[in-house]
Parts: sequence; C-alpha cells; structure tokens
Amino acid sequence: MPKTTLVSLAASLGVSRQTVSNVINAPHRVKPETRMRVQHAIAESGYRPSAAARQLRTRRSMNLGIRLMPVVDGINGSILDRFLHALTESAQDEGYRLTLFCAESDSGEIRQYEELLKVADLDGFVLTGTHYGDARTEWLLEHEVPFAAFGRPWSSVEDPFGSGHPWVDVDGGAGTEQAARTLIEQGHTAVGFIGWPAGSGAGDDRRAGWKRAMVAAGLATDTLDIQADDGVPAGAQGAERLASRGATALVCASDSLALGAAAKMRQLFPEQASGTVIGFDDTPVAAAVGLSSVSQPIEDAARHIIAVLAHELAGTNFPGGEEVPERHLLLPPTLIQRTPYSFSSS
Amino acid sequence: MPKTTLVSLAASLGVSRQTVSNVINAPHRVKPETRMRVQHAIAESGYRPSAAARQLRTRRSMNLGIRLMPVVDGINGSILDRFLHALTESAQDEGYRLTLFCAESDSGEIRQYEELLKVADLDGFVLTGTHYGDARTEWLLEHEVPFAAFGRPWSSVEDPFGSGHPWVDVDGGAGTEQAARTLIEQGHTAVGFIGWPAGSGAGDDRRAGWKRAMVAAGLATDTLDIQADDGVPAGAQGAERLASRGATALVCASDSLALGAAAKMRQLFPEQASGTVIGFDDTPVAAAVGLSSVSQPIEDAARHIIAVLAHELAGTNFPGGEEVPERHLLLPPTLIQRTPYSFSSS
DNA sequence: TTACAGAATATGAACGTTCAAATAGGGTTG
DNA sequence: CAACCCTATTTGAACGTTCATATTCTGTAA
Repeated sequence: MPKTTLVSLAASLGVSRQTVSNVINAPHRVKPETRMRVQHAIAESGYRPSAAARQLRTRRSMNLGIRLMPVVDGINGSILDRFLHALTESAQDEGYRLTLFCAESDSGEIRQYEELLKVADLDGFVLTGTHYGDARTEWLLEHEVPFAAFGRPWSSVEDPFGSGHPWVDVDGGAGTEQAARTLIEQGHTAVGFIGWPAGSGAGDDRRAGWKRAMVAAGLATDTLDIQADDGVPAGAQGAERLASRGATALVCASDSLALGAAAKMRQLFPEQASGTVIGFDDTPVAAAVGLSSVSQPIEDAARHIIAVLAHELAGTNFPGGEEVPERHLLLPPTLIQRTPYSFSSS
Repeated sequence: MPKTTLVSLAASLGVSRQTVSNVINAPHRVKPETRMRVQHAIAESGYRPSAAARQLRTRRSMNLGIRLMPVVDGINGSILDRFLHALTESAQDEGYRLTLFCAESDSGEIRQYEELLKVADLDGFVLTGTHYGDARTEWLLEHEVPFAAFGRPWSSVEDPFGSGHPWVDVDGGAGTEQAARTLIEQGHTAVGFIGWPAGSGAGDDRRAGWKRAMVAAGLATDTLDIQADDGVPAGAQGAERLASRGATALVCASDSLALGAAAKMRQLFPEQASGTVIGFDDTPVAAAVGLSSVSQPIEDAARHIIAVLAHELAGTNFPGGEEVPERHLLLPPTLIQRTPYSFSSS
C-alpha cells in the first residue's frame, strides 16, 4: 500500500493539502466541522507528517543535541543514566528528539555544533559540565544557537542569574552546608572536608558550603580542609590525614572520595555506630554500601532544562503562553541519610 | 551571507548541481580534473549537504535509534555509559547519528518504532536486553526493519547462530566458568553460585558456566546454587546461606550480588586475605572496592554492532565490499582479578 | 439585487537533494 | 563519413511539507 501523505489524505477527503496541514498546525483556522472530519481521517489512516519534509521547509528538525562526555569516573558518572533518561523522556513529551554525539574536547564539541547545525538542523543543545571560561557557551551565544546548560555559568560567577543563557543547576554548596550542619548537630566539632583542588566551579562551591556551616557554628576550618583529586584511595588518604588532625566526621565532594574515606573512618573508629562520612551525588554505590550522600534532583533538573529550551524555541510563536519557565534555576539538593549497610543475619 | 547549497556551489563553479552531487556520492563518475576542482570548492566553502533534503529524497536519515531502558539498578546499569559512548562514537565514524527514545515496555518500544520509522525515517535500531520470546525482534523482522541486538536471541536458543538477525553478545557462561575455575585452582572445593531466578537467558547462561567448571573438576553443585533477585542485601543473604553449607568462595551473576556477598564473606572469614567472591560486569563499584569481576568487552560489542548494522544498511550498494562483519558474534569476557581494597596507611 | 467583508479553503512556489533520462563530447569502427 | 559507443555532463521531475497569496463561500447591509 502506498504511504499516506498530506496530499493523498487530502485527496481522499476531497479537501486541499493545506487544509489538512492547518488542522495539524493551526486548528483554529479551519471550520470545526471539517476539522473533525480531517482529524478522524488522520487517526484512521495513522498518518504522521514527515519530519524530513517539515525540516526542509521550516529549517527546524525538532531535534536537540547532547554530547556524551568521555567516561572518566564510572562512579560519579553513573548518574548520567538518570539524567539522560529524564532528558529524553521530557523531550519526547514536548515533541523533541534527542541526538547524541561525542567529542574529545570543548573545541571538538564546537566543531560538532557547526556540523550538526549545518547538516541536521538541530534546534538546540543541552550542555553539561560547564566550567570557568567555557568556550562553548561563548560560541553558542555568539552564533545565536539556542541552548540550556546543566551547570551555572561559572565565568560570570558574580551574578550567574544575569547570564545571557538559560541554565539549571543544583546548589551544591547548600548540600555540603546541610551535610556539615547535620554532623555538627550530631555533636561533632571537627568536621573535615575532602574536596577537589581549587579551580573547579562546582568543587569550590561545595567547599564553600561546608565552610559556611562551620563558620556559622563558630568552628575552626583551617586544618580541616583537604584538596585531593577524585578517587577512592585519595578519599582514604584524606580521611587518615584529617583524622590525625582531630576530625571525627567528614564531608566529601564526591561519593568516590567518600567511599574511601568511610572505609578508613570505619577502620579508625570501629566503635562508631552511625555513619560519620557524607558523600556527594548519591550514586548507586552510596546506596549499595549505605553511605549518606547529598542527592541531586537530577530528574527535575533535566525536566526543567527541556522546559526552558522548548519554551525558548517556541517562544516567538506563543508570546502570551501559559507560565514561563525560569531561565535560571538553582535547585536544592537533598541529604540522604543512611546507616552503613550492616551485613547481619536476616 | 546566504547558505551554500548544491545549486549555489555549482553555479559558482560553472557546473551543474548533479556534477557536484556526484562528486559527493559517486566520485568515480566524474572526471578527475573536475572532481578535484569541485572537492576543493567544497572544502573552501565548508559546504555540507542538508540531511533533510537527502532524507526526503532517499528515505534514509542516517539515524539509528536506541531505547534507553528504565533505570532499574544503578550499579549494573552504569556500564550503559560505556556502551552508549562507544556506540555513538562508532556510529559517528560511519556517518550515522544516534537518536534516543524511551519506552515503558516492549510493546511501547514497538509503538515507538512505528512512530520513528514514519516520522523520522530511522534507518535501523540497536536492541538491548533481549529475552525469551522477545516480541520486538519478531516485529522488526516481520516489518523488515534493519537492526542489530546486543544479546543473543534467546528464543531460538538451540541455535542462536542460525538467527535471522544480527546480534553481538558476550559469552557470560565462559566468564563464570573461568571465574569458578580460577577459584577451584586456588584450592577451593566448594564454590557457590548466587544468580537470578531461572528464566532469564543471561542468568541461566551464567549459572551454566559456573556449573560446567564445577562438574569438570568433579565437584558437587546441588547445594551450592542459590537463586535470588538482584541486589546487595540479597547477595549478603545468599552468601550467608552458602557459607553455612560449606562454601568458601562464590561466583555471582552481578556486582550487586557480589558486593553484598563479599562484605558478608569478609565478615564471616576475616582472616581470609584474598578475595573469594567474583562478581559480574566489572562495574565502577567493583573497581572502587577491589572486587574481582567478569568484565564484558562492551566497547568492542558496541563497535561491532554498529559495524554489522552499517554493513547491513549499505550492503546492497557494496556487494563486493571489503571484509564482511560477522552477523553473529559471541565475544569472550575477561576476568579482572583484584584484591580487596585495603585502606592501610600510605 | 448588489456590494462588501470576513471566514474558509485552495493554489503556486519553494526548501535542497537525488533519480531517471537526455544531451553533448570524443573516439572507434565499418 | 556515417554509424556507433562510451564517457562526462546536464536537465526535468519528484520527495512531502509550509509559506504567501489567491480564490470561493456565506452572510449582512445598503
């Protein structure tokens, strides 16, 4: 059987192709009576408009691009699953599809933008892993390509809310602050922090949160702050050093660090019943071993990213639309408290 | 400046659009001299053919679809990252792009196939998580949609190599067999197995591998086989039961199970220096805690999946092509041996 | 009845490519 | 020199939409 198209459908109904097109794209323009008739025929025939033809005519592909970052650390990277899934689902709901691509570097990513915009007419991009002086955002802004970032624009850190592009982020500092505060309330007076070397936006942010809580409680911080590259062994090492300086509880910038730190702390303070280490990201590992962790509402973030982007893209068409999604959104994380998984008999 | 198109480029060169088109799609048809001239102009202008126009004319989108499975278990799901990444990269190399989609169920996935084929003209699909009586493969075969599966067709288990569709899989049985054999060689005579309830293809396969090694060594298996749903606590429970029946080492069907089992074993046999539990999938967690695990060559699998699919799709055009990729490929896994991460002082 | 306005529908053209068939440019061959 | 064939290139049409404009219809007022 031949494929159903606008023309074939219109012919079989005795109307013009444009009428059918209008039923789909601007229903208000067509008389209710015919509209019904056409809609019924569409449902009947299972007609779906060809994306290619549409794209050729309108220069919009209803496709959004997202780069898959190189797999660095499987532990912290594993929340990418959740992010991607939520992103795809939301996009699907809004009528968009998601196109994946790879790049080795930021400049490689920019080259991909050019390519994908030219050949595939991508409507926009989702950015992840934004950092200081991010060349990608500059390029996209300059070329007026719609995009939304997961992560604040750290370059204009004075006022990320004044940024020219939409972004959604999780308030990591609030997370580590709450983590530290919780430990302090449990009676700890020397809460250490193991974080990444200064210079990464998210890392500095998390460190600052811990510091805020300590300062607010009138506690000293100078000897309790350790900078370490991410990883389990580094976490254990850091914990050992901090413990030797008197720390009895720790906040970590990642679950990797926390995993090592928690094991070390358990070794050093076997009598301690409750968990004294809190990680970040609430990765599956944390759940598995019963590690407390700061959990990012990553599904919410993904949903909002799509919402803003979709609004941005449709924006010109629906000036008086319903509610306008925030262009800049800082979501609060949640502290997931766990007791270390005990392997006692069931 | 106006966009470069076939026509504009051809005009500026004083040739016809079809000549330029031929330089791109069938270079042998055009005289070397003009070919060079055109190629130079293409590079100069940065011209890239519009995917939409191509797709409209040829009904091929150079897009492959892949479903994101619902996030169930973050631990075992975390290798999806690596898979997706390798898949995207390979696809990119072959000139294909990857389109993501979500579905709640297999029937939902089939509905998505219909939709995506109609609207987006996807050229093929990558299937994951194949199982007994998979309705998706049937549908795709029946509708003659090109696809390749990561996972054997368990329905025709008698002879998966006779299957009508391409697939790539990892020989899980060989992995658990090697794992068990290794433990036996280390002196263990009672090696237990904790796996999933019978009925899942991959699960049964892994159990069978362990059994082969035990039987080959003349060891008993009947009391050492436990069926449990996936998860850390289940692993610990299983380990406890098996230990009470005399097991001194364990092979598990997943890292989740192994993680729980390893902790329990460490608790029961604190003197034991070397790891006596081997997991499956070599997830980041395993690496983090120093758990031995059977590692799937998932990047190779992804690459091959794209290779077969791309060959299938181009097949008709290049009958005498270079080397033909195997339509059915069973890759051997590797046993990664680790000693439990010790948190001793550095 | 005619004129006119507004709503509803229809028509021509264009988006950028590839397919199928036509035309032009040499050589060979009889 | 005509008839032919092969290679290189060109031309017309089509893929399925939407945009811009044109046409027809319907009802109301002069």
